[in-house]
Amino acid sequence: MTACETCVVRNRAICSALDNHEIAALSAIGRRRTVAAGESLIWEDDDSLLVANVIDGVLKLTTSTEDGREQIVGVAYPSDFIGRPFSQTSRASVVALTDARVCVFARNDFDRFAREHPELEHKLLERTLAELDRTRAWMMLLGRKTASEKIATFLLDMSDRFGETGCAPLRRPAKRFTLPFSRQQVADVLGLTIETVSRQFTRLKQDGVIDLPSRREVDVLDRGALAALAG
Amino acid sequence: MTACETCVVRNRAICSALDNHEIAALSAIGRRRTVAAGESLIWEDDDSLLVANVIDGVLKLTTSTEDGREQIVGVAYPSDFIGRPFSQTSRASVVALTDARVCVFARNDFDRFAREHPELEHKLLERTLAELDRTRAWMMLLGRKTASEKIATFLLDMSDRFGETGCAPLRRPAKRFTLPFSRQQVADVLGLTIETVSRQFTRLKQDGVIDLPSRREVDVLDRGALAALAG
DNA sequence: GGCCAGCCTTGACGAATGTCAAATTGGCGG
DNA sequence: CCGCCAATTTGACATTCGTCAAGGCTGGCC
Repeated sequence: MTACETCVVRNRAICSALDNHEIAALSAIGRRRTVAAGESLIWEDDDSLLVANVIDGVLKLTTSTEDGREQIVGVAYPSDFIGRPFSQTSRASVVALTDARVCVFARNDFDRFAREHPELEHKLLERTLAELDRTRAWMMLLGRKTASEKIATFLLDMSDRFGETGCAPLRRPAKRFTLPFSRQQVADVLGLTIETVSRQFTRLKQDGVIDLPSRREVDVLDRGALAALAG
Repeated sequence: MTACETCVVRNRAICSALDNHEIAALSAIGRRRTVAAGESLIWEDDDSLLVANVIDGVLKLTTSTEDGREQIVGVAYPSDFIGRPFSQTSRASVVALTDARVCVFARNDFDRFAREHPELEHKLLERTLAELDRTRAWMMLLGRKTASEKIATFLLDMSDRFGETGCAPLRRPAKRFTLPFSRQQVADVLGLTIETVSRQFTRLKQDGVIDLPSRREVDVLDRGALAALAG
């Protein structure tokens, strides 16, 4: 595979740190792969064998308790990096929410390559720092927000995420979008039960804040109200 | 200041990536500072002006809502790195829990220095990845664990943290330790109220799982029971 | 077009945790 | 050693959210 030249995330993923010569070297140790919706790519507490760039699709990062409770601890979108470099084990599972395409590397190979390419490591560092910021903001939501605040925050986040895809930094929030999550998965993101999520959705609909044209679609009718609810 | 040679965290902080020549250059752009217990070093949503290494003491990283709810999103111990490099703004406040000594750098200077020293950036990347792992484990606690599981997990975490300080990687869990947190701060770490924390503590004491010799001290009497409760 | 399975919604209820208020403790300065 | 103040504990009660149990809807498939 040297589909890198035409790769849709070539300029957004960490690959953007590399020139054409370097990217050829990187592409020599990686390969493209599809992951069907529902399929796992990485298993919690397993040996960390793989890392990858997301080309297309959405994946969830989860941790679980022994008795089966699940928390979604991250969501990976196109151009995001997944997996745990520089460590024997991976502490979260990665499962595709939609059919996805990824560019995978053996962790060993990637680690070695990264250490030889400081610009790549720098991109990875910037990405990891940004992800840590996002994760900490989510801790506040999990620890201190009410169900209705959680739902409002979540919907605003989704709306921002799925804004006009044209130019990444300048995109405006989407009024209408399709959730990559089932109700149960929304619950797993927010630390709620499926029933509470469902009730909050219907209440927002009844109050005219959103419309729900189908199970996965959301239409934001009153963004101001959502923002106010998000706290 | 070139107290680096005698610095207690010289071999554990990110500085360990640097040789004596490089460390002299780094020390030229930094300075030591003390932070009194309760004093702030960095403010949420402020310009990110400072980064630092913790030499001694414990600091909390927090985010707050407008209406004053607080969530502790991280805790920094000696040798930890604090602040937000490579970003205009810092998304968490940093406040000392105990009197602390830190080695501070203007973020600009540090960013520039780091970009010129890939080994330093690599250490920072490893640290940030590890912190992200810990943070994600904490999300599971915040989103999915009960009050009693939260308290048990927290006490085990503290016990591990304050194990024999002699040799970092080989330390065993401490049976008895002094919390750097007030009850309210424990509540802010766990996403609970102070009353719930207090009740859980007394219950563990009544059940003979721990003893509470003083307000800040904890004596773990039955570690197995704690582990079982932690889930 | 109809049927089926899984997902989602709704209702009734209960338990865990938060809220508010008061009593108690313990540490510190005088 | 005493008294004071803040932190903590305890109690009574309220509320949110989770649990359990139906039932309904939707979208895919024949």
